[in-house]
Amino acid sequence: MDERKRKQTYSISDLAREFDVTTRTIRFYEEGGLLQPLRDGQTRIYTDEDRVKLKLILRGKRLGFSLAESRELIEMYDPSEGNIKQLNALLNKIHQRRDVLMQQLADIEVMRHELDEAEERCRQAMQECLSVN
Amino acid sequence: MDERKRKQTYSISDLAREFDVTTRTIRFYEEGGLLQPLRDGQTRIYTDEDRVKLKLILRGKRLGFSLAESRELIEMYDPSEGNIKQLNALLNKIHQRRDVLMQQLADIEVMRHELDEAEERCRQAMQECLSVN
DNA sequence: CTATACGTTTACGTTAACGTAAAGATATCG
DNA sequence: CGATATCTTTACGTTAACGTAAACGTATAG
Repeated sequence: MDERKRKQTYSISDLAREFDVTTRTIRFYEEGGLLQPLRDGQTRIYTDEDRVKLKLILRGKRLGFSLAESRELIEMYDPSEGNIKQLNALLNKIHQRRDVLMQQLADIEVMRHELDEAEERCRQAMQECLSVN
Repeated sequence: MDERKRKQTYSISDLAREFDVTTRTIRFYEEGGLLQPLRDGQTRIYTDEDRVKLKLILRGKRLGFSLAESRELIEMYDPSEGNIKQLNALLNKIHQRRDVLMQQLADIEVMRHELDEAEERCRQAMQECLSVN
């Protein structure tokens, strides 16, 4: 096994700075069971794995997922201890998720097109406005 | 002018049914100034224009926009009474919005890829599970 | 006539996702 | 030693986006 994997760790404010969230937010995610950092006495110690999880949570957030949903997403990445029923449930969730994503893609395409049109109307209105004066 | 444009109208529950929201939701949007239906006595009457606006609001919602943001989007579609400064502000908002959309597109692409991988891992885990029994 | 369906206003309740403040431990710098 | 920075827990506050319930008109079908 390649032991050059740097076992880097982070403080709570390291992560807060990197991802531009407050420490309160990170602790809140821990309350919800989304993160389980190590401890050095009282102080929280975050591993690279925790960092990845936080990244996942924030990406989910940008896509409009709730924390509960993000937790599900995170759990998808480690289906090691599951029985077949749980795995089937997971597959269903994955498919549902994909449907939502496809809907969002379609929405975004439509909206982008309409934003282009809105911009064009804006420009034209400005032209008219200028040529009047 | 072509007068075959049907001036169709809708009741509040017509729209509620069509878009699968409650009437409370539609009235709430009106409270926020997002819709301004006509009235027949007490009863609200919705035009095709109102219907389009509602559609915009709900699409915005699917994309994670707040109602305040959706209101801005709606206002983009009628920049008739604006002066040049307002139009410039509008253009800026449009560009901001587009940036967010591009970020969402990138997020979705990444996530779709990861969902594919998660599904694959799921399937393999199920295979192993089955071949053991 | 009355029951049923649909509309209205008013108003308090709820949930998620944090914000904010208080009060204290620990460590390091000068 | 005191100031400053960074961490902690505890706990109440806040905002958005509705839900839910009460109490009341209106009209139409049986």
